[in-house]
Amino acid sequence: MSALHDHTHCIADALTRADALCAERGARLTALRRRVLELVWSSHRPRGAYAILEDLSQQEGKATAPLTVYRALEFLVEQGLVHRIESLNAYVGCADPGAVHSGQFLVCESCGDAAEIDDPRVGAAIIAAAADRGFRVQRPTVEVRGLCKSCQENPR
Amino acid sequence: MSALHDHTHCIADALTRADALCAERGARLTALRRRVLELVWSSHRPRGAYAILEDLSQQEGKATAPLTVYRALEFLVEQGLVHRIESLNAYVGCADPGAVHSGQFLVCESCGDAAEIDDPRVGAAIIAAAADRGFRVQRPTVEVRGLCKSCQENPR
DNA sequence: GGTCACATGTTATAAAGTAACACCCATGTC
DNA sequence: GACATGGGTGTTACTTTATAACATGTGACC
Repeated sequence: MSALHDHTHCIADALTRADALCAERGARLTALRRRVLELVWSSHRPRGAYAILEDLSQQEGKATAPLTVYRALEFLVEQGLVHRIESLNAYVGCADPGAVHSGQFLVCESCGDAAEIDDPRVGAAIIAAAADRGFRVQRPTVEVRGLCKSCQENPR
Repeated sequence: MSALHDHTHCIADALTRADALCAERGARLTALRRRVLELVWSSHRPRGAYAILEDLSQQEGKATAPLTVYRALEFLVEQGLVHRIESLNAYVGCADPGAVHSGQFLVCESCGDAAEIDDPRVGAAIIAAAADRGFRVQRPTVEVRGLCKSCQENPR
């Protein structure tokens, strides 16, 4: 994800989709949770809970407790609006909430962007590999480190 | 991995392989590192650094510093003798060090065992999915949560 | 036997995440 | 309107996980 796109649009879209999804589900996207979602979406780079906490504190003009952020993140993850990148202890907005996602990410070592993909071949391969061993898949995690296209083309 | 196997054998094997590999590479598997490797292998469940630290302190009869364990683990991971399970912040012995591993794990939610697999379909699917997006893979991480065969057969 | 590189020890601190409990506030009910 | 109810938020304290900076030991090689 290069810096060449209109990111305010990404944020606005994400919030709109979140509003719609939560309304549809009767889930309460409160002001706080909405603001946290917005902060998660402030880039396509996964952001740590404490980074979000800092932003939030600044917005509020007073210190916020870590739990406040963690609780909001927990809600957002449950609703599928945000994913947690395990290998980074960080959170990133979901580009397609509502759809079933198996959680596959291409994380660029250079720019830090995490692109979410949902490649059926990867999902199928994991299920097949697990099935061969009698393992029942509940939640696959795929986090691939490497170099994204634009960082390969424009090395720093 | 049920409890029905001779685990002392797993440990002994792991240590033997580690000795051989390190000798071959000129890497220094010191007494400390060897002991940490042994503690990682004390089960097939990924273990946290602080759990290992506790065991080590007990063995030594005196408190050991976290860094001691982290440094040993870092060495073991570099040598491919141990893998880190990102989604658990924990470490598990590698069943086949020396071989190229892409790091694929089936982690059972019930018994906690982490079975390492190296399924070519999964590896290939990831590379293909990445290639389609112009992404160059450096280090894939696959950690699948679910239920292992024996826990499906003998639910708790 | 000196020295160089790497391993370990020590102390302190940072970063990430949670527990327990109080309070607020919107909603539905009488 | 008073009241109960339940989810959301605030507050304080704490746990778990990980690292930084610097001193000291040790083994192999010249």
